[in-house]
Amino acid sequence: MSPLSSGLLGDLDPTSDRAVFRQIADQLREAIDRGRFREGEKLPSEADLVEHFGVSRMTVRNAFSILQGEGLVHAEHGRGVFVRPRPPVRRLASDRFARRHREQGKSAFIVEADAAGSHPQVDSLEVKEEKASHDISTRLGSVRRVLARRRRYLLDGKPVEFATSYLPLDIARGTPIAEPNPGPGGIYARLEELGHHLDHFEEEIRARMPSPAEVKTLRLAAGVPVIHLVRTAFDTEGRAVEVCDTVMAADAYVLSYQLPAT
Amino acid sequence: MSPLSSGLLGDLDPTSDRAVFRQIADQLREAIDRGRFREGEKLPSEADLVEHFGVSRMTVRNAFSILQGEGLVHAEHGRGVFVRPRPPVRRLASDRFARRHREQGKSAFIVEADAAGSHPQVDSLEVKEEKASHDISTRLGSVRRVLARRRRYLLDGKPVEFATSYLPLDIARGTPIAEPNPGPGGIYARLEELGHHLDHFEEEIRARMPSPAEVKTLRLAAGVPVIHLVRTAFDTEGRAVEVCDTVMAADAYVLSYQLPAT
DNA sequence: CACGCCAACTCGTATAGACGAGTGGTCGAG
DNA sequence: CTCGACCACTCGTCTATACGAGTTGGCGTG
Repeated sequence: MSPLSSGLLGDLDPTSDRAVFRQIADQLREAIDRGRFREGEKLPSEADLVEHFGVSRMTVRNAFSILQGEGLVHAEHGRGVFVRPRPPVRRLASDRFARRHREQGKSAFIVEADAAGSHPQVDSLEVKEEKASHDISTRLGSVRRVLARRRRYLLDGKPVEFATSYLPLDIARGTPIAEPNPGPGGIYARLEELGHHLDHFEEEIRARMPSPAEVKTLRLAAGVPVIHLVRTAFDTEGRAVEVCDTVMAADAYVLSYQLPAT
Repeated sequence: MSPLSSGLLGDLDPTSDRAVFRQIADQLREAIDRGRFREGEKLPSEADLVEHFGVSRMTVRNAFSILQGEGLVHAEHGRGVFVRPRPPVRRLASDRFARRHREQGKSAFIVEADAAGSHPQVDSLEVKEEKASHDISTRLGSVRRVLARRRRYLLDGKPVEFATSYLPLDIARGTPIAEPNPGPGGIYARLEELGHHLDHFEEEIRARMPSPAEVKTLRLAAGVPVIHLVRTAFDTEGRAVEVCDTVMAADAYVLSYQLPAT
């Protein structure tokens, strides 16, 4: 019924070396970039494009699958293909673990999200002792077993981050850190109370495509990478007292670091 | 000719809700994860899998396209589909701009790569004056025109990073900074000589899928995201004196930051 | 008016076939 | 032995068709 008003999209170049489905993807991409289709707006249906370009449906679908892989569009079964809206991003500043942010009763995530006017949630909380993976064991200095604290963070119902903290048992066992709710200021406040004065953190950042499990827990759209952040906390004696492994939906975050020019 | 030795892959579950091409992708993914196919090793050909599973070729190709999107495999025309080898990663430490690393004659990238035993290259060097984009102008404090220094970095022939430095004209024009080779210690050393003593840097990190142009310049495989890093350098008077916009192949980098626990 | 059903439209999955093009090995001519 | 032609195998592109399943809106019935 929507015969695809001419003008929005051009014609194919039969003399071009470029594959037809790539040419179609190029045209759609350009139209999106130029704002001819706005965020959240519905693109022409597969049938429309089949008719407009005079190609078979698989060719159109190939074009769409390119754009999906680029994270530009997403398809909804029974509804159409839409320009993917960019979710509001959460900025993580490098001073987010400064002591002055640790004085309040609520967790940093909740406080910060409330301030930004979003509705924060934390779920899949799980606290248990388990065998340390090789990587975690290495980072914590050859411990065999660890306390693992897992949780998922959501903003306005959308999962944005899944994190696991690992702590050596000799530090965490029998302390509030092993409780589901470790109390005001979080586990870093508890660590300091227990005499492990924090000296510095080390963060390692990678980006990659998500595993199927990560797609599921973070409800990721096609074409959205994850940021994998591994933070190690060191006390004043140089001992690694915690490793926090975080997987974030890359479209929801900007990380920000302040570096001295020394 | 290679009838796909049984045992490597199982059968489909016709009763499952999961689409056939997803089941095939799942089996291949698991076989790769378990090390049944090693890095760089060739997977069964499309024809092999068509025969093994008794499905049509498009179904097999759909399965492969999932794995490509995950960055697990890559196809080579005329050769086969291979498990994607993980390239050696370059670690970027947060002290990489410390003054003590600035004393040598060669650029930091070259020095560091040589030390790691790789063969570094820098190309597409371009230095010119241009109009500042809105974003760059904002970051540099409302300048209209800027000096832009573009270059691409390669390791062992593989492009890994594409970077552009932007500097206000009143700082850079007519100085060694506007020369293709700014001399020992790079532009940061020159800035300090010109009286702009560096105080700190601010880095913003995002991850996303690459644009087609980025795929081309970085020769990215399917399923490889980019890390987008924007660094702003501030002098001791609080003025932003440089913005460096960097796009990195995410499979080639680990960023590492050291944060004080303050 | 309210509700449910249905039809039309959407994307998802799968089949079967065709031709093109890049790669690598074999084999025969020189 | 060397080189080129050829062929088998590989993935790339494209067509045509079919049916399934989620969504939406309208229409008819109660």
